[in-house]
Amino acid sequence: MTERPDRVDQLIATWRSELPTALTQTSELSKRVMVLAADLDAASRRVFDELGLTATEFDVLAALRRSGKPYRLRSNELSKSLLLSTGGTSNVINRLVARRLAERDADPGDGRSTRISLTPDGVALAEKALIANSRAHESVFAPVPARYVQAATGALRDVFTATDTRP
Amino acid sequence: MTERPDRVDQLIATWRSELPTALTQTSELSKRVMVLAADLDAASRRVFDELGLTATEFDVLAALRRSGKPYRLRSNELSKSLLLSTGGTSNVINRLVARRLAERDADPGDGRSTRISLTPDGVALAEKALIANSRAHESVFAPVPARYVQAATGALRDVFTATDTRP
DNA sequence: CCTCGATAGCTTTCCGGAAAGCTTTCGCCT
DNA sequence: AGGCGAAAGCTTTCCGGAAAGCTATCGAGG
Repeated sequence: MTERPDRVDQLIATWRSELPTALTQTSELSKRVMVLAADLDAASRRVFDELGLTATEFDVLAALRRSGKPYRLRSNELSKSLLLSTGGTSNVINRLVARRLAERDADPGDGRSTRISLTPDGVALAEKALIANSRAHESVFAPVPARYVQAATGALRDVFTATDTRP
Repeated sequence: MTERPDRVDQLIATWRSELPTALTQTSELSKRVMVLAADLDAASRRVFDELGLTATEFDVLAALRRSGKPYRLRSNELSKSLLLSTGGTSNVINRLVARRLAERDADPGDGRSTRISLTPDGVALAEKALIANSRAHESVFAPVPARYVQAATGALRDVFTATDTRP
């Protein structure tokens, strides 16, 4: 055991005494990632609540904004890239359209398909949400020295690199 | 840019060209953590689906198992430690009780309170789920050299250490 | 000893995304 | 040119946890 145990060390120690077979070589890394992600997610949710967005609505706005002008994607592209069901995606789009944050129109190249694009209000809200979310995540790391942030970023990049398509 | 860009590098590069103000010093770390957590979560969901459990049911079973014999906690303790609403917690407990995985009884020390404990079947399923989940997470890291896992674990520990109560 | 604000947690309603089911369209193959 | 399996996405139903609302109990303070 190194240094002063933190909450993940305490969790691992509890499992080691309660159910050692539940631990593997990568359990600590898994747990640290999941705990950190939960903290980041909680910070995100505070931002989304203030903006009146669900996490999925945010994801859709962000995906459209990231696609560049004219901020338009097919429904199918949104479902696949955001790992959503087609029905769920349609309902999220319905809500964004109702709030005039997005528009839906037919795809001239495929009669089955629809294209979703951001309205000017949608672009503005997407940008506001993205910046606010980034700031919220930055706040989570505020107490962490920059060299620790850089080291962790590099170490995780190595983890990603070792798995070509997925970690 | 180092080495061969991975999917997070591509995301960051896209944002740098689309909306640079949405990036901070910690954006890459945030994104790597969230992407990795999503992969781990997907692996978990496959395990939970096979066992007929929701993620929250799993969390409750795990929390009770982790508490050690007699695997009993108050409802309040479950809600707080798992960041659930009291209503939601009660409903999850209802389902576990209906499947005879948990039992609910009155707290002799506080008439308002109830105590939740695992049945023998609940203990068995909790252990099975915990081990399977650990294995699933281990599989996500299978392609990663042990030294990268250890480096990433250490680097994240430093991140945790820098924030006393939360990262 | 009594009052009352706070706590505990349950029931019921609400809501958002999953999923079932369906229609329309596409494109390959004969 | 027509048939048919697959694709696209919509509507509707389902489900699980959040949250509103409520009752019972606790414990501090007068």
